[in-house]
Amino acid sequence: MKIDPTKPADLSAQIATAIRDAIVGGRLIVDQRLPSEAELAEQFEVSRPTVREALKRLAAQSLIRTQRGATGGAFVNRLSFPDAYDQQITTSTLLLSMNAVSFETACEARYALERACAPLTAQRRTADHLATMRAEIHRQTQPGLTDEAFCASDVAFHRALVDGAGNPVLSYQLAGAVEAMQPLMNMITFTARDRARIIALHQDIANAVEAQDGAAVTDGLSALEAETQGLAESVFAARAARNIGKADAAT
Amino acid sequence: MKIDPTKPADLSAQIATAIRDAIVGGRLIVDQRLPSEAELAEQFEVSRPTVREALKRLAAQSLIRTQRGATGGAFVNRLSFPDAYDQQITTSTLLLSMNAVSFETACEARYALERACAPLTAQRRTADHLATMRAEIHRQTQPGLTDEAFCASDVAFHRALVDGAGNPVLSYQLAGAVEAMQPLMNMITFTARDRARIIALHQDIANAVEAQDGAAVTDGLSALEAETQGLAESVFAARAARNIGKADAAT
DNA sequence: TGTGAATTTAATGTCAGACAATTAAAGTCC
DNA sequence: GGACTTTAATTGTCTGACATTAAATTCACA
Repeated sequence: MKIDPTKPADLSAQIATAIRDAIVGGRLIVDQRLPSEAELAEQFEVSRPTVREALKRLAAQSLIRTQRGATGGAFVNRLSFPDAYDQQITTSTLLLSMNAVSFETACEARYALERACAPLTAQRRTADHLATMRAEIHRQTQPGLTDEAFCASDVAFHRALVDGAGNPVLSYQLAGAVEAMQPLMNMITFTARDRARIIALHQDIANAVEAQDGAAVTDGLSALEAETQGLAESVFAARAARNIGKADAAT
Repeated sequence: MKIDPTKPADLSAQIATAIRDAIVGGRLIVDQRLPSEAELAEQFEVSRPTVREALKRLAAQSLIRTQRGATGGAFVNRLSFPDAYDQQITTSTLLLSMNAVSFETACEARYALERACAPLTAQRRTADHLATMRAEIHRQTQPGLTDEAFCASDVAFHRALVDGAGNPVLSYQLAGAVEAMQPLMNMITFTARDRARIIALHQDIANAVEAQDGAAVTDGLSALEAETQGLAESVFAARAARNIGKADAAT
């Protein structure tokens, strides 16, 4: 593993890349201990702070973990599914919030992906998944629930649906799509009538999952998507009208 | 923004978290400049190297970028789609390679997600996407193509299919699922007959996309999934048999 | 007055050396 | 043999300095 001290990028970035490549390429395997910071500094011919910056970069991506003490050091970390979920969710959330992605586009992507799970969920869902879905529906009927809590329950319902497919890779991929929608959903105010319609659709979906009818689950999701898109459209239209009114009043 | 110097985690991790929360929570907006390292060190009451480690953690996640020079400093970075793609792909690849995810599970997830794009792609694909798909099919027919190049072309074909849906969020979500499969696919040796069957299925799919027949695209993907799963099964069975033979010879 | 080169300045990048904190293992005493 | 102490290795943090970069400013000169 060598680096080029003359060329463009920071030394710490080069070192981080070199070690990352070694991990991705399998030359460093899970739980293997890296050389100590002092040894790495010697190998790469840089100072220890520079090595440390490189290691922190890798730690931020959960590629390594560090332990203090006599037998401590940096170890190649097994990227766990929960870690990957978290990264996926932060990245997706930031991507949507920083790039002016329209509600419509995000919503379309989310429901398209969820429909991908429908047949598998219908086939494999356990009693547990079904119970979670029913419980969340019940929570959504509670009066006095804030919009935010309603959205959170909505996310939990959909995650149960996705997890029902019994494919961890699928669950991981969808974590971002489902959770990243929550900030966007939180911008919407749900009237009691809106909630009733959504809950009814959730019930349809839960029934279809219970009956293991994949096509019905897909249809239910499509209906829910249409409902959500319509709701968002009217909310944003009303908001735009109000802003125009304000602008007029200001002149 | 404050940190607790007595509590468990590293100071640099705490500082990174504090700044990350400020970004995710919208208190720091895109392109805004953070205080200089010296100022941050003073604010958090730590030394500059500690602040630097925190900033490197954030830089590793593309949350900030740094510039040198008089007007330099750390700036909140707009997370671009390409950056998000890259992170997504690395995370997915590592997740699969480090967690003994079966070929079957990964493959199932990938094709389920791709089928989610099928209706949208059929509806919206441009001539460009179609041309890319045809070109990759043609490349796959070239004799003397290595297995790796064949897989790479396969990935390019599928990415064109996904991008054809015209939804950047969907493309981003699927980047991981499609690309992360490549190392797994590379473990397979494709005979000429295998390739011929796959190319024929690719052609079916391209035709269905051209005809804008979403159902046919879905069916084509399902057929391709079955073909791939069958192929993998036989390859792995043969490999297992060979290993048993070796083990017997060793005793 | 305008323009281009030289200087200044403010910031990050890097280094060296030191000390503190932590932890496991080796050693020691009863 | 077990509990306690010591030791050694390693990461975490600090201080202070210098190098490098790039924009802003100054200033000479046409």
